[in-house]
Amino acid sequence: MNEYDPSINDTKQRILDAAEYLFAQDGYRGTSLRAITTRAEVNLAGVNYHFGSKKVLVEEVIKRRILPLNQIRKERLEEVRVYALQKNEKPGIRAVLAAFIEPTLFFKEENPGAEHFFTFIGRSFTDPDDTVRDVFLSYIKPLFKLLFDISCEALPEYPKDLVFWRLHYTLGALFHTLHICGNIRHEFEHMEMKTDAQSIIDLIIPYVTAGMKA
Amino acid sequence: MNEYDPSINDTKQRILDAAEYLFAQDGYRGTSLRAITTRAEVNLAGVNYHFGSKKVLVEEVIKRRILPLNQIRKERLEEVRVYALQKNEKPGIRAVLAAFIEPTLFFKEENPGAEHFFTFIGRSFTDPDDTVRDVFLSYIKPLFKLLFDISCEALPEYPKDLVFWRLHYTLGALFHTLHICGNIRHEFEHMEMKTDAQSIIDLIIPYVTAGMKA
DNA sequence: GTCTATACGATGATAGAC
DNA sequence: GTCTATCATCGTATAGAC
Repeated sequence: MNEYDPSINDTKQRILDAAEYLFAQDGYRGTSLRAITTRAEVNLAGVNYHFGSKKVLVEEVIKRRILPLNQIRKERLEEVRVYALQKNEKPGIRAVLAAFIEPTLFFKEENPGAEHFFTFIGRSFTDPDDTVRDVFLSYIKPLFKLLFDISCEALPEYPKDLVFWRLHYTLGALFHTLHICGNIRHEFEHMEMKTDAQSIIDLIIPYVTAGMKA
Repeated sequence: MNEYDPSINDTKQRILDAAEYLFAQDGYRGTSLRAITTRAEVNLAGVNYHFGSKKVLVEEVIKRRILPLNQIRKERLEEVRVYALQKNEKPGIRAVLAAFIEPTLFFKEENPGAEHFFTFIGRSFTDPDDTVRDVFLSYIKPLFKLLFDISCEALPEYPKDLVFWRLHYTLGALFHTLHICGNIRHEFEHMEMKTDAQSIIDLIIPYVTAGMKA
């Protein structure tokens, strides 16, 4: 059940790619099935044939990226926990944050087309249509719960709701960064700045680590 | 030229209020002039008569909130700079950040209807239609430049592009917070958390201050 | 000056014939 | 699976009533 498997119907692939791009570009409501099928060069009815509805299509667009990404982040987070247990220490909050942030940024860099996906989920939080956010949240919630639990283990002396809020600030900083990197043209153009994954990681990790420990 | 002046045409006010609410609810593209005029209980042609076009309308919606808010933030930021000069010290980064963040959150709390405005501009960064973001950025850019300059004065030993990025993380955390406070239902419901301006200020200022100084 | 009723051309959704 | 006729709705424009 890997959507990247070439044995899978090529029409489905092309629809998924076109939908991901257009959802990122024009939003969920703003993207018509016409636009998707035109870009994918398939018939208008193809979406309904292969996916059943626009809603199922958007779920599949999200699933094929978020499932493998969440798997990596989950493994990295569990590793931090196990490693700390072995050394009989509590997890380091920097390592916890890195376990979440690094795979996210590398995933964007390594997977062709994934930048559209990140634009899309960045938009999902503010999308007028709840559909996208609800689907995305249903997949991100268990992982956020894990991140939250390990963060509390890393910072046992902090009240849990403080950790909760600070994790939200961290995610806010991360999402904002993921989004503006594609739109940096709107900022002060005279500043030259690297936008590769490693550079952003090196910049954001110290910031959010200090914030969490404040 | 104050849009709140009761002497100003009441129809314009009602259109602005309805537009602000609906733009926040359904986005720029997703809101038709018909929906606006219906909610405002004015004739469809009223928008074109009073504003000329949908684009001018959205500009006015943004201007009537952002101009007074920016004025307050500008004064607060200048105060920090003057106060530091008087004491022959550099500005404190915590005071700089507070000068930007506090008026923002209090503005939301004190002005009826402003919560819709914040939802709207929160959306503007990810809106598929560039119109809203371009208008908003044109008004926020000079203030961000001021915030950036004073932050550099507060942290003279840091490279400017580091300050630049960290300010973006800070704004990301702030915007994310401004937005999710209205949608907290989607989070872990068992956590009780205060969403009044002062509580959020007390939570976010230490986080972003530590991050900036990291 | 302000507001209303109505119309226009464009775009996109929908459903049924093929 | 494909094509097309039809219908709804959009932003905008205009003529005329108060």
